[in-house]
Amino acid sequence: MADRSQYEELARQISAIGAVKRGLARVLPAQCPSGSAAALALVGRYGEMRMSRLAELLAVDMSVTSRHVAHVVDRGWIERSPDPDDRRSRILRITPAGEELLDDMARRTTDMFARTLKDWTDEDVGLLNTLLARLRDCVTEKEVHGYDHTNRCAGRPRQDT
Amino acid sequence: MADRSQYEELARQISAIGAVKRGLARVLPAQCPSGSAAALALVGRYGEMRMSRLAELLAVDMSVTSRHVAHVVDRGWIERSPDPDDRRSRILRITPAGEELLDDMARRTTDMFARTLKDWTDEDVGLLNTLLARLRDCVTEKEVHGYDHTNRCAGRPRQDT
DNA sequence: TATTGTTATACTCTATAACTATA
DNA sequence: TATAGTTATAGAGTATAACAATA
Repeated sequence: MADRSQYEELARQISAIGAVKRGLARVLPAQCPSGSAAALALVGRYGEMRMSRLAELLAVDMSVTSRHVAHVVDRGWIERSPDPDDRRSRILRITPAGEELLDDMARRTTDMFARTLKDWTDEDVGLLNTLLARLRDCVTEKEVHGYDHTNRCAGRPRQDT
Repeated sequence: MADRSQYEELARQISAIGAVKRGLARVLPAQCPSGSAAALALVGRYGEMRMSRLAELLAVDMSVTSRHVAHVVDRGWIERSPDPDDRRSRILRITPAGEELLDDMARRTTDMFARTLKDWTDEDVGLLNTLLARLRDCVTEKEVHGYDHTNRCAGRPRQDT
């Protein structure tokens, strides 16, 4: 358990991370705002999935997911077909045009980071990724399932100090 | 310099951190939305400052800062007095009521983290804080001072294409 | 002329609630 | 009845631009 002042600092860091997020959004093409880009990236990377799964990965409400998906479907980057196993559901799949756009966006964002994080090592970036994944997992698990999940935080096997 | 796939992963982590941010926002009192809370916290912890300094610490445009500050000033949590040294500027200072609210909010957010990050060590949290501060610093420095502005078309927030 | 700060406007992201269709 | 997904609506956060006052 960390000191309270560390938690206060973490709250400030989280609330200030928006600046980085906006830096990332600025390098995206105008036709694909960051919410749509996130949806496209997840469908592109994890493969075909249903709306509910995507909403879970995006960590937003399904109504929000629905809007983002509608945007990318309208532009032909994702294909939304009925699920034969459950006709209430729809299967999302990236299209060739979507793959092309996704590659382009990945190139832009990695270029941005390669430029701005020039002096970070691979380990630095990897560590930050791990900690962020673990943070999100802990906070969202707690929100959903209530109170005692002390041993469920993912991201890496804990080493007892 | 890190591997490109690490950068792609970082982009996804950053875009998903909103879930944590919203978890934080949910524990705040309804009268004080997260933008105002951030402004109050910075003035409360760093002491009196001018609008421009607060905008820098918040990492948002001064117009946005102005709105958040107006909100907290209206509610008597921050006092906004003219700067005798430069009458264009205004000095922000937290009020006793603001201190009280800030203490309450700090208690709520640290309680939330103490509950959800129960198995994180002080070093874990400290390391994440350090990496986040460094990340923000690198990204925002580049935006302002960096050499490559080819993607920063003036007057337009995004690239086309 | 340049800088500090405010206001008007517009856009993105988000959740809640009401709704449709299917299980 | 319950669940998957859509749409309407409302609220928060943000940036740009036009503006006022002062340096």
